[in-house]
Amino acid sequence: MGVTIKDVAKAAGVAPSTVSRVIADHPRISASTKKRVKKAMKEMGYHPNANARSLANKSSQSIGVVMPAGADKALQNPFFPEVLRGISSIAHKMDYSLLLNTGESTEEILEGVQRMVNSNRTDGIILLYSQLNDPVVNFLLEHDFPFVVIGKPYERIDEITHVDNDNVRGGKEITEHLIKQGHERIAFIGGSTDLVVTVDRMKGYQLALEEAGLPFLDEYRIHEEFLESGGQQAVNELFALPEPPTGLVVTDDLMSIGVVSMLEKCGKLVPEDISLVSFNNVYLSEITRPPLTTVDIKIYELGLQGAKCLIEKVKNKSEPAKRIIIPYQIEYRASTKEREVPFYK
Amino acid sequence: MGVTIKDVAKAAGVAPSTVSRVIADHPRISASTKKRVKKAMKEMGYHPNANARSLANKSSQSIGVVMPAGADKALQNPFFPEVLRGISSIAHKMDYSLLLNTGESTEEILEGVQRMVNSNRTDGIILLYSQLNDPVVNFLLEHDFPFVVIGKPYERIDEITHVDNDNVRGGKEITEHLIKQGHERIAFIGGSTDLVVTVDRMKGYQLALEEAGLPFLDEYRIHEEFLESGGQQAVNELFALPEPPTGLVVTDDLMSIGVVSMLEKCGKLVPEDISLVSFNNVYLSEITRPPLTTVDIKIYELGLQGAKCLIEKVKNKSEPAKRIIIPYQIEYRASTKEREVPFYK
DNA sequence: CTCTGTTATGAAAACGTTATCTTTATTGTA
DNA sequence: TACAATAAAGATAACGTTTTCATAACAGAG
Repeated sequence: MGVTIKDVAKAAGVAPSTVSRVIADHPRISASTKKRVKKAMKEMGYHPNANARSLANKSSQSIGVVMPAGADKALQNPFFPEVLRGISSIAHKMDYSLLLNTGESTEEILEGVQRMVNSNRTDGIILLYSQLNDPVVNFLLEHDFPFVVIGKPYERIDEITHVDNDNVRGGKEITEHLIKQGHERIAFIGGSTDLVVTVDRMKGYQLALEEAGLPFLDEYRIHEEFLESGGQQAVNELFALPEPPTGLVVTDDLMSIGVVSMLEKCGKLVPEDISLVSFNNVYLSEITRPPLTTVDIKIYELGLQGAKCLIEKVKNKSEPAKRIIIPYQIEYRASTKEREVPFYK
Repeated sequence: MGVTIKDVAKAAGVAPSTVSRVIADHPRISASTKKRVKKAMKEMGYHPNANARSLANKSSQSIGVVMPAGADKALQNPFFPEVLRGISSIAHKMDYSLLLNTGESTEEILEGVQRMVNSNRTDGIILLYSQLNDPVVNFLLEHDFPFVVIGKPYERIDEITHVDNDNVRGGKEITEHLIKQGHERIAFIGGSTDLVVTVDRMKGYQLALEEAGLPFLDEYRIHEEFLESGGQQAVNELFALPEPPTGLVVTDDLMSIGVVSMLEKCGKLVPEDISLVSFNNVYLSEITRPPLTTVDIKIYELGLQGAKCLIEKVKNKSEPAKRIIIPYQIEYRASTKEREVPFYK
């Protein structure tokens, strides 16, 4: 079972090496034998064995994709399938396979990555997240293994090729949108502060507030894992404040949906009672009620460029570390509203 | 670069074959040499080369995961990351890698699968969808290649191992919930009828109607790809009917969110004006407004069992085709409401 | 003591490619 | 016409494992 290069060679009356050269489209092969060999390959239904190739080549033609550790709901974020689509588009074009790695814990993830790398199963790795003190990044750096991160690395940023948005500016701009609409008390609801993306978006939020001379209050910042059920309480607290916010910056569309629904439980409507802006522009944010004003970070493009950089890096190990910033684009939809200024003002 | 089995052998003063036996935990190896070899492996930082193993073994220890063709939004369904999680959990446990295949078109998918199979990159394949006349299924059957489908195969059902829910019964039961609440005009909104899952759920819907003596009307069935923007019009038409429905069965949570929001545009509130039930119980359906009454199909479990069956099949090629039905569980939430019977009745 | 049978190892042949040398034809040049 | 240069193809050695077959050591049986 399985026709090999030798079989083809015999059938075409040439040496295996010649067949190999035909496969590789080597220049010094006569048109006639090339044709003959190709014919034999087709007739016999020959397909090169990838493992043998990888062994001889020391290259697996596959790239490892690492998802963050998420024992639960966190991975249900449509962000992931969408980056995967972007990555896949390039991988397919360049004839690379995709090796997927997930895990329930950081240790599991690390272990998986180590296996991929040590066993020569993959030529390069693409990280779909970036967090504080990531052992995976350290491992890859130590081993001088080609990788790129989607997002901004936490440290050694100049040594790590990454594809990111300008989340600080995005955060600033989207907050400014709220400010322009007359909002003065704007709260921030974000994911874990271990995630670089959360920190960046919050920085932008802070910057906008400061420039506008608005207060940047601790009570206005919530870093719950909103995907967990604890969110309701946090929202309650926010509105128990003497001066509750009228605007909300939320770092993720999925999270926003949860927030909108919690707000409603508190009797607050978006955008009538409170305005909300968000990030990612996942398909969801368009069909939800209200459609969200959100920073479109071009997820597909992030994946695509990430894969592209990685493949470049794999092909040329001395390729210098790059940073690629994908321009975001704000989608203005219906989740914000001009603030009605109290008449006595 | 890279310490090989030979290096270890030399260091431990044994033959490569002995090292190999130690790795495989062969019984006929003395405790002393086993210890010695293991020590050498550890000291030298030895890791077996997966490609070489695969070549010698004729087994790649990896399974291919095939996502449906979706050029666009369709893949943003959180269903996918969640099945992946389930698959991954088992794969990890059994030391299998995951090879991911996506594509924009059916041809691209098929091509990818053929490459995986022909090149010996994968030991088995798991399909994350099931549709009418799938060339991928045909290819795999023809080549007698181990695979399982998540969902119900369109044909040759007894020859194909698959993991599914009883979608007919689920569809029936959830529709009955609506009926019990007094709804008599119930419409169905589903994805493509090329998808077996759509057809099954609709069958259940139909069954429930018939048993209750309610009409099963063509005008009450919409098979738009709701993920595309055309949905609004379909909903409009539904409510332009002389007798518009008061209940809605929608085949997917993501789609439901779109529907709820379209309904609102038509001035209809869920559940006040119209009740809606759905399928999947994706995390989203819990945090949306209103939280959806939905059939929890246990996505994680589907993936997990699928992977388990596949690995069994890979290990034992003569394993007979199985069908595994994962019990669903209806989550009663707030998207339906007792129908107020008009007083004259 | 020899002979047979285990038990623990080693030697060497796969596995299916690619890549490095050779070798053999085929030119072109003096 | 002879000789170097080039083009096309073959032989063969990697690549790093596993596995089959062979063998040495040693125990137990007669």
